[in-house]
Amino acid sequence: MPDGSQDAERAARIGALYALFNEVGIIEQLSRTLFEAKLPDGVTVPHFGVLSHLHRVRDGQTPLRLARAFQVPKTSMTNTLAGLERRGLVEMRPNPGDGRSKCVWLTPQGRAFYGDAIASLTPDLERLDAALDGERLAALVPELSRLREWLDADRD
Amino acid sequence: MPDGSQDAERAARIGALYALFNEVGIIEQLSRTLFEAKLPDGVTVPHFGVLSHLHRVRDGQTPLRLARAFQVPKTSMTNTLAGLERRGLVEMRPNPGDGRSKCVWLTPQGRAFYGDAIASLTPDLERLDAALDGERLAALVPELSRLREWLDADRD
DNA sequence: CTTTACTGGTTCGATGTCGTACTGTAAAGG
DNA sequence: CCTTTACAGTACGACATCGAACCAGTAAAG
Repeated sequence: MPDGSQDAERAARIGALYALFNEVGIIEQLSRTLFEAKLPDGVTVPHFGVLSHLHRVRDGQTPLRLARAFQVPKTSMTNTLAGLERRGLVEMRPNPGDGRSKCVWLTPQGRAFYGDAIASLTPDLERLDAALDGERLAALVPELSRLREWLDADRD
Repeated sequence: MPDGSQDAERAARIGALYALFNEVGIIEQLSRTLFEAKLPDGVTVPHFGVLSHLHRVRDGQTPLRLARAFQVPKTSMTNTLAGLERRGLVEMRPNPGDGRSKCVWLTPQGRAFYGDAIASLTPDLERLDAALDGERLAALVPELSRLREWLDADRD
């Protein structure tokens, strides 16, 4: 196989990577709009994501840990947490083990809010599952996780 | 198979969809940071995306068409195009066929800029291709496109 | 030809994002 | 100890996003 052919193949794969990131960007855009249409008033996807993380993994985590989990700058997480606290959905308490740090805890209202949000989002996700075959979509997750891990490790 | 088992399977698929959107969000986040680190000064991913679209598809399109192609509100596209025009990378000319409308054309500087940007992004994408097997990543694109099309159609 | 409904685009204002610089606390090294 | 360095979190400012209202131009109805 001549070199030119290999170059062409590589160029095609690079083009596919552009397409991949492009699709990811548009899906992020569309899904954010859809999610926020279902969430009450000024609650955003980052808000929901943090509540979900605190609920599924565990609460009592520090803001910095949350920022790393979502791969956002810590200043963005500060802002997101301020919004959640303002709405009474989380509570910030000092970290007993480190005077610089804080711990983020779900309030009872936060847990109730999360349950309501899940309930109002589930019908749409069930429609999606039925329309596009959830098994096939679920199969994408491991591959995307590999990509996410590589991108994460790459940024030194 | 009892109903309870089917419910459990469905719940698992719904959970996978949450995971899917979560990965998409984080990948969007990480890739945007990486791209913008390579792009000069204040040029953002939306800027690059529009240049890329004008170059690959065709230029002379209207702002509204571009907004629909990227699934962003038209006010966001107005802002993105203003940035590109301010940098001399595109030129807005009146639409000869419709007095309300405009057409967006790449300038020579815009074409040159796009070429430079591609050149500075390619090495990273080649590393990604080598590290994670570009073929497998490319295989994700059709499935993500299906998802994108469904989300697009769903938002009435 | 006028009136009405609609559409492409922008302006404006509220809010979110995130880099820089700062404060306060902790650990490390003398 | 005390100084130095590192780190968690925040204040601030520049900028991006996007919904609502608006303007200008088009199309459709009478």
